[in-house]
Amino acid sequence: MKNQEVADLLNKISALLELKGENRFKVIAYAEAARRIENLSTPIENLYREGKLNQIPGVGQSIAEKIKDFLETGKSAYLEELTREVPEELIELEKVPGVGPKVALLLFKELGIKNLGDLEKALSSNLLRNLPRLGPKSEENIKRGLETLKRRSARIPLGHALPLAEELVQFLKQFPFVKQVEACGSLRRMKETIGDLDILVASREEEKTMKAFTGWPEVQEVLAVGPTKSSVLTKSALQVDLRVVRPDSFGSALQYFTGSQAHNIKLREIAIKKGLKLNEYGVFRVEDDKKIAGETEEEVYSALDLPWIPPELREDQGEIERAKAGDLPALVELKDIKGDLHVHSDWSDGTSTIEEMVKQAKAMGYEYLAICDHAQSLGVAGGLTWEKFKEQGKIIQEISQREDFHVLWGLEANILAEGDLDFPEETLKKFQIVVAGVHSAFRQSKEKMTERIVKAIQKGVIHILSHPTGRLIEKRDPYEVDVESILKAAQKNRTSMEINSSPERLDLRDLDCRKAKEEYGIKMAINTDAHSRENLSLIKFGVAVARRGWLEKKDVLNTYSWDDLQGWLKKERD
DNA sequence: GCCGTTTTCGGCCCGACTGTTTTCAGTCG
Repeated sequence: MKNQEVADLLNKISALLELKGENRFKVIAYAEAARRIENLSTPIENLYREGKLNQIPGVGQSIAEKIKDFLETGKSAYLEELTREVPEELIELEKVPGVGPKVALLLFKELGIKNLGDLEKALSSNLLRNLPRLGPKSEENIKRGLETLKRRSARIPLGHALPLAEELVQFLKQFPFVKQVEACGSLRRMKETIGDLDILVASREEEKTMKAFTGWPEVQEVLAVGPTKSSVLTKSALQVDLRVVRPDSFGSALQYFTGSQAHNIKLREIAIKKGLKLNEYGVFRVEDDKKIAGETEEEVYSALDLPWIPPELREDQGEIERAKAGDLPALVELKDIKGDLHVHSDWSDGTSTIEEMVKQAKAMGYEYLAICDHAQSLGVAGGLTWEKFKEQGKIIQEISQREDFHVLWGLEANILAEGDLDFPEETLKKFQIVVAGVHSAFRQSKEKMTERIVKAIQKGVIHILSHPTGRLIEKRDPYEVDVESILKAAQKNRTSMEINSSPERLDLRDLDCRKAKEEYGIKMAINTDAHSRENLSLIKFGVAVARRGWLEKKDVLNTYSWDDLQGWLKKERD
């Protein structure tokens, strides 16, 4: 998938144009095109081949030419032309908080600074304070920026950020002058990774709030404190920004602070067309500056003649247009989930017994649970032989009766290197549910990997393809695979795609979920792949992915009642 | 450079904060 490479190229061009001091709307145009391509679920090579590059919003004649050049030659003549004027390395300098395009260029021109190493040296000799429009304070600020950059963590998985955010929200709630608290930003939109935490507080006592915040025991360093916003670094090197507004602006501030930036820009453009102005304090009539909304988010959207839009959709991916048309999806909710169709037990590599898993599922209000332990070919995970599985099946039946709960006897088969499964089809058909996925030989070529998975699906015995792309967020890239071909095969064989809820996986990802639903009508199964009873609760992260993928209740297999589920499992088999 | 149920030309989100200024530019989100 070249999409990321093309997006990187356009972002680079945008940054270089900015350094050059080009028209800022041209700069924005390249960055916007990059964002659009990053969020594309179709490989850009396909669009190029079909002559459809211009159909990507934000891509016009000129940018299409640049993309073409890159796809055909593997490099970009335009980028090379730009780098003859401005060294590409300067983009790295802008990563330092406090250094933007103007300062980066100044540092280069005046002091020959091209990279972080050069900058560090210049800082230690106090060379920056004598530059035009800089002084000792700017120098100090950049020095601190460099330190922060070194220590600040990269984007972290949502699953790690969420507990920390909840802890901070609880901490702030204990203060009487704090009227409302909410975590915003990408966390509220439930993006798979989080860059920093954005916390919004409604209070009439800003100063006290700031003091309370910077006194949070997790704070390692205070980066900035102002009357309405401040930033700190936590002990885990995560940046947290706090914003305080008056209670009558809480809704508009919530809207503003949740983003995404692209979503906000679209809303503000709509406001302008209506003779209104939208900012974090409210919606105002331009003619007399009268505030017409701001206390709640619903009110803000309503002032723009829009229904409230769920945070998970706020990515400027068509949600505003659909909202305008009154056609937003009714997103699936946690309470719709009636069971988990892929969990392990201590029969293979899980740590809880079948009984413990079942009791936990019952406590969560589920109607059913599928025990899907590994099979023999996965030795490292204690995979079971057919004999063992038969034994397990009897026990599952017993527990099911004893607990008066629907426990499905299943397995997670391994899709072997050549596309075969652990057991012959006739054996697999004896299980009530067959989940299957790739667990080895990740480094095959894209063609081989695609062929392998398609072949497995075509056997017609797989109900659910587990963690379909094999990625581990921020750790292991998805294996090279043509998702379109897999979705096509899944559609034909009526195989469900898993949304694996483990915060490390979240696989299938949001964009592909939407594609699977809209272009192929495929049902998804939101599973935890839990290896312990505690991890059954991770289902909320899978639900978040489904919501970000625009899925409704009817699109999700495990929202089915027990009867409907049984029907589906049988039908898929026939 | 892109885009158009007001436009093929003239727009393109909005505000906080800081430092170096003599009224604002730069950075950030």
